[in-house]
Amino acid sequence: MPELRPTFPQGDARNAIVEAALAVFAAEGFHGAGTRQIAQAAGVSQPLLNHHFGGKEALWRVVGEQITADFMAFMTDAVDLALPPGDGVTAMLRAYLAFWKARPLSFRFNLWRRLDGLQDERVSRSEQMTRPVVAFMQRAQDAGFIRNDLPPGLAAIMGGALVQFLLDSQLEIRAALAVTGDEGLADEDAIGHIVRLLRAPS
Amino acid sequence: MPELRPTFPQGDARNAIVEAALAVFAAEGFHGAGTRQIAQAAGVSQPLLNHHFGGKEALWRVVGEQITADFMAFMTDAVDLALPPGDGVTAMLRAYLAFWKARPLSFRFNLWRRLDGLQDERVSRSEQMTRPVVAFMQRAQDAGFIRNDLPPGLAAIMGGALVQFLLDSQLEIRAALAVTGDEGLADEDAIGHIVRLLRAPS
DNA sequence: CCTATCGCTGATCGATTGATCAGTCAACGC
DNA sequence: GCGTTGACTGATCAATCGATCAGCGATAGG
Repeated sequence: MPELRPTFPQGDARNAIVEAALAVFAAEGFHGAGTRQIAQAAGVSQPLLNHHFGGKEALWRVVGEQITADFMAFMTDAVDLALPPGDGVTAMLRAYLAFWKARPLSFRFNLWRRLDGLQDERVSRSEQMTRPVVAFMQRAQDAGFIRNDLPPGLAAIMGGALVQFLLDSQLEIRAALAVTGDEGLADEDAIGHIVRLLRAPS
Repeated sequence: MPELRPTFPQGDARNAIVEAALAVFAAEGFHGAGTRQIAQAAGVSQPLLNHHFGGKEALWRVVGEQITADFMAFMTDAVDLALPPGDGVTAMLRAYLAFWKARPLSFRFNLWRRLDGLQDERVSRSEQMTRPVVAFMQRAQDAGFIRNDLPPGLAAIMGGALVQFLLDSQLEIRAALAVTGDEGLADEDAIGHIVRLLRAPS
């Protein structure tokens, strides 16, 4: 009877390592982060990483999978398919924005994963994260909520692009495109404008 | 009389190194790329990198500065301030898209630079690259070309975001958001839709 | 023909990497 | 009390990193 995880002692050191690994990986990327650095941030010794996770690669994978799982659970709860298309899109975009704004480290880790990720996960994981947004926009367009002078799929991409860009400008690099003014745009306002732009004329 | 560059022999080996460095850096990032790997790709020995550029960091900087210079020159030529705002925005977005589509390695290197770049260039360089687009959109909005129900600056961000996302989906990760169909959207069509979306009602 | 110069390379440096090993210590069953 | 188990650490491993050094070979000036 094979057991997927070796022993899993349920110690809090494990969680501390994952937490520290998220912080260091988010700041430095996979190749830039060192196992000693992660261990120090977690307050443990370096061999403990290998003892619990089996290696640096495996630790990276655990961090990434936890982010993916959290995101999927959050979006599943937030998305209400019973809402009318208009409110549904707005709620979904809001949830997407709120999730990542509350987890800047996870957001940056995900940016790394698009470039620096291990070979076999570069596409699948990153793709999986944005797919709910795009799929939901697609659904709204199919329901006739999106203006009909846009080719199928473009509105979905636009919605994802705009929200993603809001995140980029607010989380990743401070003032990367600080042309919107000093304090930037409130999320609610920005999402409202995005939805109105893509909405079919009433 | 100080000379900025040590000797600068104007050999073609130098260009070969820069070219190989762009390819390897684009694929692996700064920390992921090795000087021996770059040297092998350029067909030279590894100490030659240090001889010509003084180190890995300096080589990274040279590659980045060349991309920035090429981009600035290209956009300066492509942007015609005499055009009416509508044609001007379209032409500018087209030029931006064409530049990066013709240089996928430079595009990916620039993605790296946002995360993996050396500390002092992380903001400035990346900011410098998108600023022309945003600034030009801003100008078009000031001229009354952009619909007036958008807060100042948001249209500029939207234009930049949408074009950037077109690039992402086409260059960086194949089929990252392949929801637009099999062959994707033609650039001219996509840009036309974006401009029409943001344009003031006639 | 000699030599100084310059582009360039093989060999090697110390430092740091991720991973491993032997061994300590506390907790627990008997 | 005793032995076993397992989380955990200091010390150390081979491998690789970027950088350096001495020297090769071709070329140009005298």
